[in-house]
Amino acid sequence: MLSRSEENYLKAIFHLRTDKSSAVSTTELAEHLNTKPSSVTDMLQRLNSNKWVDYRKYKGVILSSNGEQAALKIIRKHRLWEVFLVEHLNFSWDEVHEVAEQLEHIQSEQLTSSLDQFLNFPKYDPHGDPIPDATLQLSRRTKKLLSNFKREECGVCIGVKDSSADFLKVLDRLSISLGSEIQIIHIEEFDQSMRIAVDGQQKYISTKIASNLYVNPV
Amino acid sequence: MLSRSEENYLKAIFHLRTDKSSAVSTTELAEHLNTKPSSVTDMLQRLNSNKWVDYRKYKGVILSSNGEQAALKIIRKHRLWEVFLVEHLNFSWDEVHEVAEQLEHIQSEQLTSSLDQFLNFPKYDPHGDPIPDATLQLSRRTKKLLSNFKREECGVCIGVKDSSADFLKVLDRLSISLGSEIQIIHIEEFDQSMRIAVDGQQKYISTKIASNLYVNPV
DNA sequence: ATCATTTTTTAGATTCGTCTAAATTTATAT
DNA sequence: ATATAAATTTAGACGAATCTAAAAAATGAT
Repeated sequence: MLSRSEENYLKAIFHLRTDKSSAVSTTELAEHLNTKPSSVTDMLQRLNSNKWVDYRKYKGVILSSNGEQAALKIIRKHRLWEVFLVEHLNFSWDEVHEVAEQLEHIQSEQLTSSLDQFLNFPKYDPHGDPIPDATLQLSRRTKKLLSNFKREECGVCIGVKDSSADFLKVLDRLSISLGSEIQIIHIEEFDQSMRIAVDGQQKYISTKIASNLYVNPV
Repeated sequence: MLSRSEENYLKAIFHLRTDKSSAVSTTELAEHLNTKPSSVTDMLQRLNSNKWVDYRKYKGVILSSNGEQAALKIIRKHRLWEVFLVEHLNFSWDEVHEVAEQLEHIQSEQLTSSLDQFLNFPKYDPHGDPIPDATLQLSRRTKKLLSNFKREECGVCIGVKDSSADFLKVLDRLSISLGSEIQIIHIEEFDQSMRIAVDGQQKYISTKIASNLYVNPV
């Protein structure tokens, strides 16, 4: 069985690799995990000898299929707990992450599947990220950043790119949440900042905000 | 902050001490925790130097007030999660323990208090054991074993003494759960076994069963 | 292509929680 | 009261996960 630390490595490799599609480097992992490259090397060698990853000295690491399954299981649990915390325990967007980081390591198939059922088999977590189903399949949908929208276009907020607490607090303040209807009123030529309507209410947002918001065009 | 292992020691000392009221011995702890006496000694020395317990060589150990508070926090979380698992995720009596052993170590005041609220501030867990409230107070009630009842007396099942999976399965089979109304129909002179009515249904139970069931007389 | 810089790995140490085996203390029985 | 047995502690070791410092490999700039 995987230790908590090993689970965290697998998850980190998964997250760093999905958008890069090449091997993940030691330094990258060390930064992501807040640890030292030498510690990462040690762990990768262990994970490699247990066939959780494919690691070559100096060349970086990718997940084996076992490793990917394991990572998906952890991500599934993480995101299911996030849904639970937000929908049933009244946590806000920015409060869920830390607790879900702990809950994702609970080992119990029965717990995971009962929770999934209790939550009514949600497909997306409170940040709009897809939740792997019982067979670990991820549902994919095309994500478009608000910054790529043109004037007059509108859509529904389906997720965030940056899920830091700082950014989530900004969204709370703007009353933007998953499902919010967003319409572009005006785009400033000078700096691409935007005036938008959020569920009818007009707001003014920076390019940085717009380029971290996923919106599904309607 | 306490490690998971340290938390388990404090909890074990709490459980072993409440019914004994004298110091807990090394061997006792070792057996309860499935470890070796020498490991226990090591850990007790560490816990002692951090003032979680009062430990004297060869004399056994008791919790300090800090240690008792810590133990109560863990027990509170454990029992709240048990309520959640049984009431909302349809776990049965005998399935909750193992998972609650993991969930009890999650660190988040917010989570604990939201969960408490979500569950409507329950006073007892699914085995009838009291749940420390937010100020860590335990509600006490007089417990009487079914084996001490006389013919014709009746009461409501409020807990179990033995909470092993084996015993809980027996109760499931007998359809006895918390809140069941139990009346003594007949007590066999020969071996003190009993014929009882459980919510109207007649059952025959051994002395061993009767002496592990807490019933509140009505 | 070579040399300096950056990245990565190795070597050796540390802490936690555990173990076994040996030594010591306490308890018990005559 | 003393010998034997039982309980407890100490000593020394180990694996997991980390660290620092030093060595080795890869990269990249001229």
